[in-house]
Amino acid sequence: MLDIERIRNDPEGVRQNLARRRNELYLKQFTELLAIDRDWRKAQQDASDLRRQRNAIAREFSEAKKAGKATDGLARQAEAIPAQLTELEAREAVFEARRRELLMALPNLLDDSVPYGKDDTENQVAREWGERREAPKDLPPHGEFLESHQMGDFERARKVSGAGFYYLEGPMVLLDMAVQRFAMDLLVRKGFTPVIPPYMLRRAPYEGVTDLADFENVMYRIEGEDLYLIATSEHPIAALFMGEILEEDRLPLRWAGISPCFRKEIGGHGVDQKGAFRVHQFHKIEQFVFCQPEDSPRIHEELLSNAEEFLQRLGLAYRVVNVCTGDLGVVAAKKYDIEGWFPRQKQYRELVSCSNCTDYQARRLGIRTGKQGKPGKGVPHTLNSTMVATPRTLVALVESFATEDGRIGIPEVLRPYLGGLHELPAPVAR
RNA sequence: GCUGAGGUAGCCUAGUCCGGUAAGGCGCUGGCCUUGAAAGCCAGUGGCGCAAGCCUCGGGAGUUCAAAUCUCCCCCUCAGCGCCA
Repeated sequence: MLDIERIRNDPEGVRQNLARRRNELYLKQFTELLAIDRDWRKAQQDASDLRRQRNAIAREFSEAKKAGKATDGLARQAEAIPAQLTELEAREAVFEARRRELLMALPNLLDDSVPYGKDDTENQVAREWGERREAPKDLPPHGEFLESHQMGDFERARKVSGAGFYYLEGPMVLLDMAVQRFAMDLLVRKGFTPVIPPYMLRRAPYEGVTDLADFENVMYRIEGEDLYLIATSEHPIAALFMGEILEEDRLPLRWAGISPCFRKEIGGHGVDQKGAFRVHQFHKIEQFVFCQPEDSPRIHEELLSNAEEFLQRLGLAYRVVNVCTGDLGVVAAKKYDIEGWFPRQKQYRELVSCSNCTDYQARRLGIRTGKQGKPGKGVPHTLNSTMVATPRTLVALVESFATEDGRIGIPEVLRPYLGGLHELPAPVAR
């Protein structure tokens, strides 16, 4: 949610920023918001003028009564007020509701360093790291590879749950856990606090953390309950301090979330291939930070470099892209994606998304900053970044470290988590 | 799911039966005092508004000149019971 003060003080600056998103709707909504805000304040004024009259009469009434004087005259004076007030308040409520609707619909302001572009094809490559490996000639798609080695079952997952679900089996499960544990350990060493959040959220906190369109397109809802399966642990962690005041001296707060993530994504490209790349359910280790506004650009880079370090230590080649205006979501002011190199597909594909949401989420959630028991007027910034998402990252590992004879090398840093195992499929011990 | 108790300002609490416009404490800020600090004492300390003023007692509706207080509906939390990995 945008800061209404800022909108009132610098409407043209805000409009120009919104215009960079090249979405006519936002500009229309913004124009309407300016008008509605004025109408709302006027309606508020009218209603409070009438309340002042009412209160004055009520006070006189009270005093007259205490003094034992007659109150009939006062009662007659006040007779008409409640009905008038009801009308004025109804008017005020209409404006207020629309004003809130518009405020909730408008996206975050873009950081100046976000490049202009129409869609994800125009994201700006910031840098590349690592050797782009080549896949062995006969390497099958990872789905087939996993099925043929009894490390996954996508056919039966479709039978019982539908496309986009999977059974991961055997050593792949251990690899999945190893990758997560390695990522978590790395973050803990950097001072992040591990957190297992709720996997479902109520609507109210959820509206604070995400684009309202996600309720239609992304989130699964529990039937008959006010609960949604989380699409990422970013969401429950952001909502953690809803309505609270954060102690300034204790910022920044760094969290390392671990959770499954559930996504419908019918608004996206659908589930586009067999396997474990684009799925309705996955696991993610997430970085999340609450900080003072002046620190967020620096911490944004820090989160990015944590995710890069993780990929470097696995030996996975990647590139960092600065996500352009046309591909940036509603909530972020600036976003980097890290795209891993997938040797069999011969292309970079998204593994990490690293966003600075500035004060947008915090304001929607009613989170403020304050000092030693004093409620402050400050609003913290929030940032989030993938550390690792599985099984997608496992697909990158499979494609990157597959050998000619159909085995998969295990990066050295993961071996301690796998009892020293060097490659998959492991010799079966019975 | 059932029964009961609750939701009041940054935090804790009183007020609710019996309607009259949020009391007190903690914390915080300033002042007095002190070599300094603590203690003690005094004052200030929710939101909006240029201001007069208005709003704020979980949310909404109603009764009333007037609602934290009365009526109705809803939400949430806790405790006990039930169920349960």
